Amino acid sequence: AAIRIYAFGGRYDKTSLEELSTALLGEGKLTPSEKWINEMDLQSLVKYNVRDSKLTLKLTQFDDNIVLNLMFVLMRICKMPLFDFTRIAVSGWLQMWLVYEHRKRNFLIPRKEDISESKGDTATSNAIIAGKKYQGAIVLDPKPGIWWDVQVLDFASLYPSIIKTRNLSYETIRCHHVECRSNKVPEVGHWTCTKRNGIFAIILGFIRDTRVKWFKPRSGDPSIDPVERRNSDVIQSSLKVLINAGYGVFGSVAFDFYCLPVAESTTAYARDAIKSLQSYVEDQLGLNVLYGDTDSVFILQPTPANISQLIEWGDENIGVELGTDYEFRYVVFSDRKKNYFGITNHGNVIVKGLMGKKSNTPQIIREHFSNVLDILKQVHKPQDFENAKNKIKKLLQQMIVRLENNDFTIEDASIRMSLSRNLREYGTWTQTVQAVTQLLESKIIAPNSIGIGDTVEFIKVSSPIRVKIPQTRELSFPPETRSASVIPVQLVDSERDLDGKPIIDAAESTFSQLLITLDMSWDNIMGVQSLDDFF
DNA sequence: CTGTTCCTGCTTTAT
DNA sequence: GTATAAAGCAGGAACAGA
Repeated sequence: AAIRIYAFGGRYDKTSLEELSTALLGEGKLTPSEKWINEMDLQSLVKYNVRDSKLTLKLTQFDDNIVLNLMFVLMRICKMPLFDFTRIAVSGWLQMWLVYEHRKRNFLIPRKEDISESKGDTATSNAIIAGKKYQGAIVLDPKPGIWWDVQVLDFASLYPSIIKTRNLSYETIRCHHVECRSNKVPEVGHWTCTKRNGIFAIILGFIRDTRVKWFKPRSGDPSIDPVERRNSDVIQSSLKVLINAGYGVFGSVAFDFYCLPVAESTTAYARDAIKSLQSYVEDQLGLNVLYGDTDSVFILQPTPANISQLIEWGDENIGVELGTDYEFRYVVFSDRKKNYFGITNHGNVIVKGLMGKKSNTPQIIREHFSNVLDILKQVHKPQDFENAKNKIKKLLQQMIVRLENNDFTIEDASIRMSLSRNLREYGTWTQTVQAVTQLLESKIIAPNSIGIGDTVEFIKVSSPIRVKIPQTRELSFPPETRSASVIPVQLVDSERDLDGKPIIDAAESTFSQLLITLDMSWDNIMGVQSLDDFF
């Protein structure tokens, strides 16, 4: 996943060979025959496999061998052979690297239980949500409304910076020196060593500084040879993978240096940082903080002088670099956290968290959602909203007419959802399970061919259909008949099954989120008059 | 037995 | 098998009224 995101820029959220090669190379696998792999004759099987191998090779060669180059850089940093690298996950890469750094310094490498016994493995903070091991980040309450001229300031790589500057590592947290006990971490009751540098703080800090001060500038410097520039870019992306995973691994039991106090202290320092930042902006500069999440604050109409003052303050008081992120022409909040949209001064649309963006929203809604945003992009001053609202109203009314007249395709209506666990572990009759069950029953997919991480695509129907659960050990449900609210796309008969009603319902909740912030209502668009219209 | 309310499991996103 | 915070839908249990 890390390779996919950094090599392909997160442009593709598909993972299968078929989808990836079609998207990137423009050629797919051989069309699967009627038969399963184990029923194919030898010749077809060979052809099928050769094609797969060629596609895989071409993918590694894509964009001037970027995938292979990325892998080689990470192998060299983490001191791993290619074979190990491709078979273990990020926590394994970091583990390899840490082990090497211990040996280089002639340090003893602790066993997992050595760390948990001496540092404790329970979180100290209260108010923990069930299922989580420790407290995480702060999200500030958004102030609902449309706000003009808003700037976002955020701490640059906050968590890694904290690990470096606060000297966080499994051996420096809760160290044995009595004198260090006063060097307290906020809120959580831990302390950090003042006498020795933590090994993780050193190497994460080294990687961070090398990336920021050397490879990052070189990757965008036009005076440097293009090949060299390209290599710098690959290296700086690789380093980013490691830096970003650096905090999370301490909270993962799969990591051999697992140490909850380290993870917990990182987030505690971060909470302290964003709270101080907010109060400095509000109390010292007298500006309005509209929202913030983890490492950022959205400030209403700051002056350039305010910004430079803030950057200086962050450097002196938190020890972490503050930078300007988005500069919004206007930004719109509801009362929901992690939910907003805005237009930047460059005219880019930024949407976060809104349903219209989520992959489990039907295509046709997502398309209209993006058209609505294009209309909002044309708004340059408050008076422009009038015109934009009329356009939005017309656009949505056209969509509703299409849905009511069943004038749409399976692709327009389908939803793609992934399985978060193996089939057997599902206790509830969820829509994903309903769809998979139908695929198994109709033998469209082979038994044991689908599991964790795989996706199914289906449409919703408003009148439930009957499904016979096949007798298979793959499912935890008894072989009986159950009703389902979805049909997998492979089994949809467009004449019979396409149904506009569930989509109109989904459209209502998707667009209401947006319309309310613009002082419009879904009912009004649907032609229902509200009491307000009479006054 | 039927309709409503509330709780929780599941999925996806933001950072 | 990096982490937590948060939104929202849908299933299903609990409850209310017939």
